[in-house]
Amino acid sequence: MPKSTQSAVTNLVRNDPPVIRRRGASPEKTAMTRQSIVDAALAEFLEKGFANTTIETVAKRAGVAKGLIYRYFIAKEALFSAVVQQEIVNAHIDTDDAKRAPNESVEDFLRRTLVVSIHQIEKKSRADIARVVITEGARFPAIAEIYRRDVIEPLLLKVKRLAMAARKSGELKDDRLVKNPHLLLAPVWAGIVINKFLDRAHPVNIGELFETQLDMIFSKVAA
Amino acid sequence: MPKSTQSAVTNLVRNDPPVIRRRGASPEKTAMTRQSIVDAALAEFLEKGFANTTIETVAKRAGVAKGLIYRYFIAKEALFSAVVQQEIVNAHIDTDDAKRAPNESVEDFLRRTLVVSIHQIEKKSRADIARVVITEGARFPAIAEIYRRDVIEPLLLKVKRLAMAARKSGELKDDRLVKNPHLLLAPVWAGIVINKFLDRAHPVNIGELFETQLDMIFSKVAA
DNA sequence: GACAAAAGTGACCGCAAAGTCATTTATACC
DNA sequence: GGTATAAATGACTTTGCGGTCACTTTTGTC
Repeated sequence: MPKSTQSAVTNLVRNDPPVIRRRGASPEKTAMTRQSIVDAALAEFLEKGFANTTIETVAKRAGVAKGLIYRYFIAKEALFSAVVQQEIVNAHIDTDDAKRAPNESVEDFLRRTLVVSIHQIEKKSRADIARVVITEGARFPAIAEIYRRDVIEPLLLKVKRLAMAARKSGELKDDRLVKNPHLLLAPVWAGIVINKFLDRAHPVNIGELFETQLDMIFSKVAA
Repeated sequence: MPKSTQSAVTNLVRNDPPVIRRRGASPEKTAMTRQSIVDAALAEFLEKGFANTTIETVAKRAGVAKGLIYRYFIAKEALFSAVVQQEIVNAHIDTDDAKRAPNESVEDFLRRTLVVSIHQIEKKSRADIARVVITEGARFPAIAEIYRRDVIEPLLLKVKRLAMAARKSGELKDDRLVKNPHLLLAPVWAGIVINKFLDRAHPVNIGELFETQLDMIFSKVAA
């Protein structure tokens, strides 16, 4: 009997299906298993950080055996990497790339888009991902780099462009934000640090902080 | 021969020195050894974080044997705790508690004191201590708590008081800073996050960021 | 039902590092 | 110099966990 995988001479005439026959597997189920591992790992990493998460626990949580995880990820680090990347991509998807309306001021545009998404930062574990990246970033420069490239850099660019537009139109009266686009986001980072690391018992309202910063930058007189 | 430690009957007449006699030890040298262990541990923890630092390496760096460390600290965590506490106390010592001169404006006072010390934040490894507290804070709530109590809380209180004074004197025209004293420090936390975790290749100038924030808060018109 | 191939299992291995302890060395007092 | 006590040592024990692998189960095809 010929081995079926290699086209044997006797079989040459028959039209072998061009697709590779797969036995003992269905791509959908494989994908689901993989996903359940990633989900379990995400939860564990969020709870305990990289060093304190064990593969065994992840496996238990995902309802699979330890060994299986190594069929999907060559090492613990690869699993971590996959988890973080997925979350960054997820965060990316729902980032507004709304366009500014023809007559809309930069300030109004920011209030309509950024303010809204920053008010939601603490739901959807967006802040928690930032927390993990911060916590493990020193140990995994590659992950910090991905985060920087896919989250921070685009945000900064957006802010800078808007700042320049506002400067040109006279909406902003100085170059502060153009020079230091970080200034707008500063309350967000500060809020994450305070709420996630330093003072969980007395969380600050990141959205409110951010709005106040916006007021100041656009020289709004406060109530 | 009576045991010298317990007062034996035969010795009752002799004036036993009231101080406990210590043999084979000099308190000074013991203190020095302890300090050299803490110093070595500080360096190691700063370089590699808690999980990646080994007691053996600390011992080598301190020039002592591994076992000795356990005579001074019951466990690795105790050592870590001691290190961080010492540094927080050190940071505390050189925190200016300068008084505001009779006719000095709040803004001038802040520029004379806080701005100066924040410009120095990256020297003297002040930012690195913050980094370690942030990195390990999730795993060691006690340390985050100490940091909060001894560093953040006093700073916030100072800012709040000054904001209220400035509000009263008319130097500030709104309650923003009184309500959100975090706003003043936000660029500092943001700067630490950016420089130490997320974008080491493109560090922001924390001092400059902070000064710009001060300008905005006091409604300075920029150059 | 027979088969092949992939999915899935969990006992096991190896190693690194925390923590121990019997022993040796240093020091202060007589 | 003798001795009691504390400091210091480092070989050893213990432990936890990442990673492996020989084996079993499931699944799709003929």
